[in-house]
Amino acid sequence: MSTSPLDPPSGHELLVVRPSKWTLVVVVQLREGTMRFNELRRNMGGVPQKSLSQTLRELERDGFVTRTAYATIPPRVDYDLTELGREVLTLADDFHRFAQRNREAVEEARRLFDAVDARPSA
Amino acid sequence: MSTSPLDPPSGHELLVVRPSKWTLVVVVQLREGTMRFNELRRNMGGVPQKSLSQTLRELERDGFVTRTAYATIPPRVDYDLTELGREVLTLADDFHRFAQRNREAVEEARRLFDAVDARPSA
DNA sequence: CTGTATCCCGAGAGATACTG
DNA sequence: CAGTATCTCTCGGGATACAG
Repeated sequence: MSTSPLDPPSGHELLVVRPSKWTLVVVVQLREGTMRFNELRRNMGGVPQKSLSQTLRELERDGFVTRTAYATIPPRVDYDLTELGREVLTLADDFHRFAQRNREAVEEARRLFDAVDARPSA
Repeated sequence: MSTSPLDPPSGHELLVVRPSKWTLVVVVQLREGTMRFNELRRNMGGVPQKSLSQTLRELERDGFVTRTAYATIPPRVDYDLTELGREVLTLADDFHRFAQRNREAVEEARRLFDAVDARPSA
């Protein structure tokens, strides 16, 4: 494997993991600090429980998020970003900012492209 | 829609588009400048033609890539990054660099997690 | 409250064959 | 060379039901 600076991103090693639909959303949600499961869930619109717990488990497994469970009744689990997770957050922020800045430009490009290209009927 | 700085990324507006498996790979490939279809294809390992042309079309549609076709025989099509595309490239680079820096840490975290968690048999 | 276990479904990936 | 057209198949998303 070459270690040159950013040469051939064969496959998806471009990112450490292939992020799921919700991965970055979770990371951004945890910006303000500790959050509980259902708290996250509420703040993320209609995330299915399954998707959220899968996402959280992956993030925990990869060392981006900590999970702290309290053996109380009812149970309580806190999620938080690790140092590494906060680095991901800054990257996500960059993407988010870029998206916000250029949303209109992209939509305009899309309209233009579609206008020229679209040929439903002959 | 709120326009506050990076608040609730409802859904996937976090990114402008949901990138396909190959989107960022193409962008990074075009770092050095103009490239032709099969040239891209060769440099990207085993990308199916379909996936590549789909990816390229989307990138073109969204204004990240220009497509220049020459009516020669045999045909020739050049792909290149737009200004916007080069911005995406810098973002992709950041991710890539991060991935390279922390690949080992993540793999280590994964091993640790799996060692503690994995319980195939009782 | 915080999950796991199922089931279903559509989207995307990939292989293959064919066309301008 | 540069694609399009099909087909298959897997994976992830989403809904629902159940458990600790």
